[in-house]
Amino acid sequence: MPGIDDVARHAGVSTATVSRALSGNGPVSETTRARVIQSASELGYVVSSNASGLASGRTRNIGAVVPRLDRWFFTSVIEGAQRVLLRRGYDLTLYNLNGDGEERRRVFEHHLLRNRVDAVFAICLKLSEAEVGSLLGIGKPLVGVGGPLPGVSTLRLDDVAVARLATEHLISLGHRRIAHIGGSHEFDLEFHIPTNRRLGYEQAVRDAGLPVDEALHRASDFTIPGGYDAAKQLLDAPDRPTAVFAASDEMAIGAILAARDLGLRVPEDLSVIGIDDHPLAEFFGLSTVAQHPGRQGEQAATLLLAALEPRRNGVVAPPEPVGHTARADLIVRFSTAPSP
Amino acid sequence: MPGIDDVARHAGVSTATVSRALSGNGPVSETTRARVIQSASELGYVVSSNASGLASGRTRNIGAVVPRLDRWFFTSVIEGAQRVLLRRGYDLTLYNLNGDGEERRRVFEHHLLRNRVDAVFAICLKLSEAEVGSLLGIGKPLVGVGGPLPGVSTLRLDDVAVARLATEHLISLGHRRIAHIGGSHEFDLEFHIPTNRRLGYEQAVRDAGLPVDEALHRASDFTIPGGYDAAKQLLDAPDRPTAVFAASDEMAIGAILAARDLGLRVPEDLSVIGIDDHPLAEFFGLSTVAQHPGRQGEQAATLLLAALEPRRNGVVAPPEPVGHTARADLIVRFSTAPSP
DNA sequence: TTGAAAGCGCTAACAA
DNA sequence: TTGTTAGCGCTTTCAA
Repeated sequence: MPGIDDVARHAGVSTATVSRALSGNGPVSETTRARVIQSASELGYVVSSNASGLASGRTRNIGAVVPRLDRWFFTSVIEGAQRVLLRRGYDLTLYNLNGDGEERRRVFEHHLLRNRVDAVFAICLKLSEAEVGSLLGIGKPLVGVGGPLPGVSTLRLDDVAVARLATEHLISLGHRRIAHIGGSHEFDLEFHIPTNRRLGYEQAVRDAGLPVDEALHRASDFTIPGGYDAAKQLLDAPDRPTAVFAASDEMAIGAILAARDLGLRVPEDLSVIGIDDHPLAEFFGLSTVAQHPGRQGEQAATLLLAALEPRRNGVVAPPEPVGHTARADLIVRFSTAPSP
Repeated sequence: MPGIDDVARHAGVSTATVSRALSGNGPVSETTRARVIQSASELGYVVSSNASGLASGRTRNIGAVVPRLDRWFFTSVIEGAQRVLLRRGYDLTLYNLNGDGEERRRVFEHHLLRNRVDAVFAICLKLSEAEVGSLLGIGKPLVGVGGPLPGVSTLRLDDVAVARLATEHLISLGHRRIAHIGGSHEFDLEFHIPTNRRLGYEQAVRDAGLPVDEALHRASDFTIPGGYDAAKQLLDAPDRPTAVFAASDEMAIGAILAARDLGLRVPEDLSVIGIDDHPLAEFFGLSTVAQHPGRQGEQAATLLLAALEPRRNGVVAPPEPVGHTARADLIVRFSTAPSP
């Protein structure tokens, strides 16, 4: 593998000039730059990220911390983030925290702090103050996606508003008995999402002058089977609801399948709405409030890069933590209709 | 951030001893090691991966190259691989190649070759000889998962055998008209999977003395909607099949949903079998041939580490490329029954 | 605009 | 078993 001095020799310049020409930092005449780039590509030179990182203190690598990888939302965020990172020449190193607490500690102490990454973004993860503090303490910008993170810039849905939006859509269609399939407490610990979505639902119901009926609520696990079971219970009752608002599209799809199995027609007998705009939503004709995780990932990456680049002008400007609200759009398909 | 010499001073030893004590390479007395570890943790010392990598030539980071991230199989493989890598102190850097060819070239030339990773595994990706060659050429071990890779150790399903297994299950239940929903040519380019699964299907059909009927084959895209459409066509025909073998569980689920919409009962009127053991398979009672992507990821990581570690004893032993066959198990649930 | 040279923080000979 | 020390391959002052 050719080194920087091979390129320097080949181009007839110093290694400093090669470094400047290739990194774009510092002044280089156009002709020299062209010659250097030519030499580099002829020799097949690629900088060593270790040497470069050691000398400069920047690694051009971003860490992504996720609770798990088998969920559409998380992977979509990562795909979006990687799209912009790759374009800017950054790598993305993945830390999947679905192991035990011991593993999680190891990831933080031995991996994230090992100087392998310039910055970190956490997806739907509630980091402890110590975890946040240690990252910020060594100057690693940190951004949270999909969940709250104290003292850190975040990008997230306004879950209360989104749930209101979905519920109000049902109310506007004349529904009076609207059930809610939310997330169980277990999910609340990390995400805080179930509580907020339930809150939004209850607000909308109350604002419409309707009673909040505990019997119309079921906690589930954000999966199709979970939504199916919850809906089965809800719809088997004598005084069954005419509409279901599920806190995720997958649970909503489960509800649609449950309705079918019970001989109910969607939307004639039962309206169903979810949140997400999951890839399967269209197939099932599901009305939903779309969030755009790919775009959220892009935004998170952009925030991180913005926090990283100012340094290059010596302006160490740790940006104030800002809570950005991700966009969400009501999409009406064929699973919601006027109350029978 | 404390450096290695802070630890050395604090523990009253040399930096070399700290390095040895912390990395486990080279002899250190037990008491010294304990003291060093104590000092390191007191000071909150973590090695700089850049400095360590630059000096040692190893980065303790593995690259994972995937065609996309929004598929259960790929993410499961990654989760499995990361499980073992993390345990061994390795990081995993992700390269999602779903961009254009230009981006792909950049990933190879500027990222994978940038010395950021010690080894690479490619999931369901057909790398060019140049791509394989350049990695191998700079001494990066390479392992392929889920697809063939010339000159490289791979871990993959025996797709022909798996498809035979599924088809033979249907034949053993007395089915004579068995349809196949496979993958379209587009998927064949990268995966080579559709062709082999179709081959296995046809072999099984022929071996049973049945005709291979072109009308009983549909090419689709491995998704639920795709399987649904294909099955609709297949089942709408006058002389409809009594069984469907889909090349993936998601397509099989689509077929089940199509059958329901056509008023056909599964399995009384139609048997359906897939391949994968997707998380949704159980919910739909789908019979399938399970592959275990998580385990495949673990195995791939283990292979890579095995290729990496010998060096530490100076024995540069690039292992012969070996084709490992991943395990697959027939799982009979409730979607397959004797032919009506 | 360019070059010389001093590190960046660690590892691994080599010597003791 | 431990310490000394020469790099690893770059970036970035500083001087020209």
